[in-house]
Amino acid sequence: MNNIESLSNQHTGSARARVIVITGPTATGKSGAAVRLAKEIGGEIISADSMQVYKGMDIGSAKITEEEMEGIPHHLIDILDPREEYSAARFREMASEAITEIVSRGHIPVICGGTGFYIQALLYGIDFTEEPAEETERYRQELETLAASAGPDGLYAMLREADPESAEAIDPHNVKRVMRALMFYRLHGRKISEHNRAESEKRLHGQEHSPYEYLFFVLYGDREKLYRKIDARVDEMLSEGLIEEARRLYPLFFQEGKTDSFTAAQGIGYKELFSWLSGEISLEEAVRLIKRNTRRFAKRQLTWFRRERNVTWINIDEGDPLDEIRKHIQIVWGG
RNA sequence: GCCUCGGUAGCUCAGUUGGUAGAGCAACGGACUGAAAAUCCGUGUGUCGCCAGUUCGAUUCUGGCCUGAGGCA
Repeated sequence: MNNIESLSNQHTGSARARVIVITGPTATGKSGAAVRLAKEIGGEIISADSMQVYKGMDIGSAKITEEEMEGIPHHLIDILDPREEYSAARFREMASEAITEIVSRGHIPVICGGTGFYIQALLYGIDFTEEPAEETERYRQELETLAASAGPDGLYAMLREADPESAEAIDPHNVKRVMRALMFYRLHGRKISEHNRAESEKRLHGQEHSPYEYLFFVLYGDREKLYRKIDARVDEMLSEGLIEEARRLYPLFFQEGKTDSFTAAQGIGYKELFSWLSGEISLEEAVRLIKRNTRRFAKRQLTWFRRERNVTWINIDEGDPLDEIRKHIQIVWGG
């Protein structure tokens, strides 16, 4: 396994880069496993995480520390101002650039993080045709004022008019989806239902239509144990200064009255403390909600990964996950 | 030892003048394709403490037992 040259296929003439994905619900030890693996195989880590990209959101996002990185380069961590936008499209763009660079160094990209949508966007090469920033923003504001005046029902009625097929697929209460469908129709002159059908096809084809040759690992463990770990970790975050961190971030998001329109302001551990800081709930309630929301998040992550094909599930309760990962790499890629 | 009140979902409890049960919280399942740690949809998951009696039928009535809290001695 220490024969790095044999793992990286840059000299074999294969068109596709080899990447390793390590994911799983929160608190399963992804980061640590990824670092150890990277050390063994000459890897560099790309974070697939919608919150850890943001600067100043360290404790609450469970960001890996400099020390824990053990000298392994980490990409897409700690690079954005919390008021900046991040999205699956942006992740895909930046991550594929990083992959190219890493491969050119003869290293192996290890994608590690819990944002399933991002991983899918990258692995299956989901189409994100460019959307002009100003126009997008203008239309979004238009829709937001419309939503405020006509209400969610009004928006939904608009969608039914413009794109009945998408309307059929989206629940009327799901305002975000309804808005996105309307935006898509306006910006691309195409129905989002068609787009979605085409893109989800790609996932079903898995490996064969991917821009990458990938190995996909999902870490999981006993649910109750995981929940206990989550509770303990939240307490730990609090004692490490999560409250101070939230206090520092609070004015950044709320000063201009823009409230929670920032992606970063919706992070678990932060949004609940913001409610406390604005006097809506007690600190005790905020902590309770952080724990509950993290548990629910972990559950949703599992739902997301369950539908993936060609993934290797690794039970973290049955020993060192790295053993399994190593074995698998050996079998599939040789070495 | 005696008296009183209680034992129903994971938790806190409601309820059934006898026809096998709900509410909040928690939990579970799913969707997702440019906000995804977001957003949305769906689901009661139960020997009604145990044993026996009465009854066509008991979680509900009766008796005994177990158990928790309080009170009296």
